[in-house]
Amino acid sequence: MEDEFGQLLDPALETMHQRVIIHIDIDCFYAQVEMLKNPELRNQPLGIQQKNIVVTCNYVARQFGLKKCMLLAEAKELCPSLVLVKGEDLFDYRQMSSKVTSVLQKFSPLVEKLGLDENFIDVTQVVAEKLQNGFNSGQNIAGHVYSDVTENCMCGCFNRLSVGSVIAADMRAQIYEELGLTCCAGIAHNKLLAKLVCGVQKPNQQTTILPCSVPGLMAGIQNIRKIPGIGHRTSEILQSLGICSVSDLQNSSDKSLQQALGHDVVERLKKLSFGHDDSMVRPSGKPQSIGLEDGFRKISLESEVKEKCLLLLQRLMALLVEDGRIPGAIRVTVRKYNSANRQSHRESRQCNISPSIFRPKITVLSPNARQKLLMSIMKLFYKMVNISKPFHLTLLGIAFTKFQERCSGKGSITSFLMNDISVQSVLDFRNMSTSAVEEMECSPADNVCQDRSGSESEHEPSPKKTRSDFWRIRRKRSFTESDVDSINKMEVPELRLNTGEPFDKEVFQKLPSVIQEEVMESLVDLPQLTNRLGISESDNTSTGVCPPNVDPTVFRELPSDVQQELVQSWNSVNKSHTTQSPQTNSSGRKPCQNSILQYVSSSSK
DNA sequence: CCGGGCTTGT
DNA sequence: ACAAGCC
Repeated sequence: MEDEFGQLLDPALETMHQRVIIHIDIDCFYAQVEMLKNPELRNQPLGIQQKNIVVTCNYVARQFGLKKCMLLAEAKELCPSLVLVKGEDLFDYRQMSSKVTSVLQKFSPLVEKLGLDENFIDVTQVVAEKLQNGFNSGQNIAGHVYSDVTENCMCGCFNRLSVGSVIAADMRAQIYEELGLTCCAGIAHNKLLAKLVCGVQKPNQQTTILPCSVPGLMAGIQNIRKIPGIGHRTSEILQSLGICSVSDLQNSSDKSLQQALGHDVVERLKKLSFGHDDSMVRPSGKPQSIGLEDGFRKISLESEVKEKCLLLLQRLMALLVEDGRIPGAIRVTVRKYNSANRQSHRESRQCNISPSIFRPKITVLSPNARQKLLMSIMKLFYKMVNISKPFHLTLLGIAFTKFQERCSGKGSITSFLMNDISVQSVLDFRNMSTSAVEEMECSPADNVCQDRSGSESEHEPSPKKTRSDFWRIRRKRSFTESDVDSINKMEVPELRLNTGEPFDKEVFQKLPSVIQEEVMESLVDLPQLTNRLGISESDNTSTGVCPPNVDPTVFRELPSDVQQELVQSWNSVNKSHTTQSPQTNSSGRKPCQNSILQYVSSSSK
């Protein structure tokens, strides 16, 4: 509308309002969960406390003037009768949150979580179907309408949004009936507006905005910081450049702004300031990482660190088990005390871990496995904190990441092959020593590229001998130099690719005893697996597509996608072993998550 | 001790 | 790996 003709080319998304987006926000989520757990809290001013902060409170408490994220003392002063419930353990909230999401997913598969208490739902398709089936909202919008409807948009969005408002009302009713939670909803043609308008009428209500009211809504925003996407830092930068109001941002054409935030960011923010947002609702799925952290006054002893980590680890395992997936990496986060830089500056390090730690089942960690994880954790910790000098931490966190695609439960055969035990344990070994094996750490792409000219045999260590973690050599030196040297890289592929047995005995015996132990330990579940897979003597009767290392009978029973993956993983290994060109295998579809395949292919022949 | 998680972009 | 964003 306010766009010029020339800009109409710019995808008509914003002038056509084709989508219908609903934003659902549970009212004071933590407080509602606590009130469900203990109904006596309903009529009292309730605050949810995390450490020194009242992170949210019920509406009774809000009448005293309490706001979100108030300091404990401040809240107590406003409301001496405030009842406090600790909310540091998010378990119940997380659980309720996923119930909410489940309810919403019954309406549309396009549900995106934002934190624990908010969801975006793209109901465009649902609305279209309803309209096609002759559903008539009677032009009535359920709940509130933002401002006045001054004009009738030609694109038909009024109809769509009114149907959307009915769906939103239905969603809220179901959330209340099934879970006992009240919430707000915002209905609009994009995510930004849906979220902004959601909060217009506050508890337990919903609001729809029509395109004609958008300029009014945006102009009504006093603080630029209120626009989702403009956080603390960005608003500071904007303010320092004299951009304080929404209209300031709309009219900004500053060059210093571009250089401060980058061209793309500025363009995005400017569009936001007009209420334009073409970002999609991205179905959330499972989280990319699962972690826990704990803040405290002070930790300055190594033993305290270990203690804390073990506690975190134990709690984390419960979450991991619940999730069901197996992580491929672990990350440790610290916050060092810093009086000057009070802004929580965090530091983190991560490393890959052997999935075999979690075998045969991911249920409970064996004491041994726990020790191993703690070792990894501490190694990461030492990278950040030099414990030979005094230190002062105010936070410790542990998180698991890099989850395997298809794992545990059904069909982790591929992951078994990909993360072959013997190879994996060598990978672990690599982590504990600085030696020729270390360059496996560099990315597959690096390996391939650098090998391009050099060709065969000795895969040269990458020139960038990056962080020479000297502590790694000094500390935790469980292997001798000869141990390290005895692991000839050429033996690794042998170990893996010998199809007669899980691995070659002679090669195995040459390994350091520590490694042998680990391999043996990881083999606990191997008999079943080898039987099931029928990994046996060169059964090389090439039966169609079935890889020779897999029993054809078993193979045929597998889901086709698993079959495909097996073929691919076999091909990539086999090709690299028999032919040459490391290139070919890296170009294979499935990029191996494990750089070992790259390593194997580039170092062997 | 501005909480405790999580995601995304550089 | 980190900064910044979201709740």
